[in-house]
Amino acid sequence: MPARAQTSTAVVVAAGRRLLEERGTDALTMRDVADAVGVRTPSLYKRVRSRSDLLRLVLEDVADELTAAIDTAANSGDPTADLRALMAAYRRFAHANPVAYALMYAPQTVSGATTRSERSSATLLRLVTELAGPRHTLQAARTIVAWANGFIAMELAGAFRLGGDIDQAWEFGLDRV
Amino acid sequence: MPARAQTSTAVVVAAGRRLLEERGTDALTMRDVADAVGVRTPSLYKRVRSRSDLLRLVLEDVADELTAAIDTAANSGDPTADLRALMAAYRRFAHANPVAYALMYAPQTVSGATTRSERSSATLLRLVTELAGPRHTLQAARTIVAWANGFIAMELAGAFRLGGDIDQAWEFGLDRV
DNA sequence: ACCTGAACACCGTTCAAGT
DNA sequence: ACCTGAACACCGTTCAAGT
Repeated sequence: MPARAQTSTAVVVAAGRRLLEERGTDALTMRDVADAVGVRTPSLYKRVRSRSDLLRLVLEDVADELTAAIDTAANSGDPTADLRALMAAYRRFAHANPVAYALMYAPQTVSGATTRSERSSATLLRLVTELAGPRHTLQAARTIVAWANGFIAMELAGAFRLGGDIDQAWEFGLDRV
Repeated sequence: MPARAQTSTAVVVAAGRRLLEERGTDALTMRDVADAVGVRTPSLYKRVRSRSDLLRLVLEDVADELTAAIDTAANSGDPTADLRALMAAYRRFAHANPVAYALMYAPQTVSGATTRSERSSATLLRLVTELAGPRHTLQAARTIVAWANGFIAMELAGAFRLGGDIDQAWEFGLDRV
């Protein structure tokens, strides 16, 4: 007689994502996730292979949402305006999901999660091709992404405490790049 | 009768740093550090307050070394050449200490470690002032540092697997910024 | 003053036993 | 087919007892 399922992978991942963002990576324990979905710890292993597997699934979920947010933001048809809108959406998303963002773009994190996050760069590559020409597409895109990631990472880490207007610095960099 | 000290804070930090770089953050256990310095685990707490305190001390050690490497590299007198040399030294250091670098510039890491790492930006600020003028110093410096950090972080994370010459992309970005 | 064994609370994970 | 209590190995940390 099969026992009825009390939860699902989607629910487990959602709970994991919420806990991750609320309390940080280290505080994301299997016990807390189990409590959140109303099940005992061992049952989680019917849904995910391990804690790091859960973390991977959470980051994939975040990456999918980021891709959607980016594609929605950049659809006016004007490459310049779209690029600015894309960058703004990107930064906004990182601010709304700081912990997950940090995990996604930090070296030495969960392996395998990079695959899906690459999909979110498709729109960016298209826009940059239109602006910089096909010859420098890859290098220009890398420059922009590197700058944006670095800026947001520093911003989230609170590395900008020499004062000054941070929004203004963002615009300054965006113009130059 | 006082028992002779079998180790010192400096030795503990050095062992912690080596293990961190060799095996990653998670694998840095108090037991392994204790084994490395030839002492039992509880004795470590005579040298450091906690594991996260040890991590903080390790990162401060790394930050000091980075500052020294930067200042040594940028001393030709020519601001443009010095800036390039500084960036190169910075990237080289990150490549030589990837785990520690990632930890230093990742959001939500060890609190308190940022203080010393700010010192390493003094030279950069001076060079940028000479090049960009005092009006835009802070914003220009932020743009450069953000780009460099972002580039190196993505490089270390292996995010550049669409191919292409990475050194060339570095030069491209450096020129533009 | 420092070192140590023993103990504690907590964690991820496994597994046999239940339904 | 999924759920669970019990158990295991491991971790950071504390502390009383040694020298």
